[in-house]
Amino acid sequence: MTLAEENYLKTIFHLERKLKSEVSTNALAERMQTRASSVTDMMQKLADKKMLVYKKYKGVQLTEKGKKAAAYVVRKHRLWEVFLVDKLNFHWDEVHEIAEQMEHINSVELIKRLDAFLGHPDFDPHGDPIPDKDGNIKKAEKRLLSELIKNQIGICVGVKESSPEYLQYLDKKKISIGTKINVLGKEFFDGSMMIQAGRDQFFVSKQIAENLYVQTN
Amino acid sequence: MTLAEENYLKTIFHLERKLKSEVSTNALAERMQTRASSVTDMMQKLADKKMLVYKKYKGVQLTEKGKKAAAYVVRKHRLWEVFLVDKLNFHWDEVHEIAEQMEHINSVELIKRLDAFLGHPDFDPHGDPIPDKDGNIKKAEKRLLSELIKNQIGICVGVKESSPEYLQYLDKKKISIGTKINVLGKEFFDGSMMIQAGRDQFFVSKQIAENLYVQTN
DNA sequence: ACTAATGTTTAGCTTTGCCTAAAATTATAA
DNA sequence: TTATAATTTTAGGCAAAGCTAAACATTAGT
Repeated sequence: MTLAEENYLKTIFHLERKLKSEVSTNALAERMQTRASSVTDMMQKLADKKMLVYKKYKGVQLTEKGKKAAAYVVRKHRLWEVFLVDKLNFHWDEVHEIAEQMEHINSVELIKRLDAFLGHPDFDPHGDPIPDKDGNIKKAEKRLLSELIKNQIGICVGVKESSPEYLQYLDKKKISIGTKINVLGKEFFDGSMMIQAGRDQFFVSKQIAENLYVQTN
Repeated sequence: MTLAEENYLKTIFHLERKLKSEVSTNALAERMQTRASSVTDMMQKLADKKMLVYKKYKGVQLTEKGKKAAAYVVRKHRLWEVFLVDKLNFHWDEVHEIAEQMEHINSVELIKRLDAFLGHPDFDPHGDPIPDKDGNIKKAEKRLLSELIKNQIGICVGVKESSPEYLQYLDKKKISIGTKINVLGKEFFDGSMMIQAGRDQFFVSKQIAENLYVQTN
């Protein structure tokens, strides 16, 4: 498995879950910042390797083999993210690019030990689930703050969109990964909420609430 | 800097220190498990990038720029080895291949934090010095094998007395300049040691150990 | 249903890093 | 010193993974 192949598989894996259908050439090209023709080339190659089913003009679908390979790349990526945040004290929004490189390191024993070293985590610092060695994914328990109802409690596990402005806002309100958020009240007509975040109580607009992932339980 | 370029620089760096002269095309080809013609190609490319000075038929020599780049790759390699042994409990002879991959991960901040996480180590698990961020390497001092304690590692750099019998003994045990020696155990009352020299493990008397210089660190 | 717009594939080219075979240079040895 | 051996370079190719331009399929609009 080359680096490029791993990246394609990973991206198809993500797109399949998002779109819940075959993945089109253009969708892939956009996500991978490449051209449709390059995608076609790679699809043919991955189809030859039985990683996916490719039908001309009809998009692709991962086989079991492909799914497993892709999930393993995702597993490695997310474990490294946990390492970077928990052990090297990176902030959770700085780790993606580095993990993007580390996910391609090839050693089963390394990942086994890393997993143990980190205490067999189930979720990465963004709240996304870490697939197990066999590619099974625990159902994500994260949802948007805006989905919560009065008196529900969530723990902040990530953001949906991370503009500097938004992150700065969260910073000012002292909301970060792990912050407990309690929904004190909710306005139906505009979706705004009164919340308690840590020690402080304040209002957040729908827009704010729609971009914050929390883990309920 | 591509992966291949980094590997060439690193290898030239090591060979320059070993041979104390320019590095020949064939020497490089052998070390890199490739063909002389491939080496020539890459030498021309690295010369264009001012990483080394290349004169046809005369071998190559790293420039300051090339030396610095190479030392940084070595730094990363050795820091990861420390990580693998100290944190993930790998044995020191299992880590090379993995570190060979990890050394190419590209993030200054990552290495800064890794270094701190490991307690700013000066030497890797094999006893080799870790270059600092500017490419400087701590000079290692030689001492007698008999001065080492359990689990210390030394590289054979010479003998104190060189009787034919002694040299023959070393020869039989396949100990020569550059042989890595790991002290597995030491008897207090007679100063004898159980050592690993290269692949073999055996006992050496105090007398033997008192006549062999090793470089620790 | 047919044409236009959109999406996808094919053909052919580029770069990187490797290869083999042949030519050129340097080293060695009689 | 000169021939032979060894080393190094050059020339010409190959596979991976990308690209552009052109051809081909599908979808959508009227």
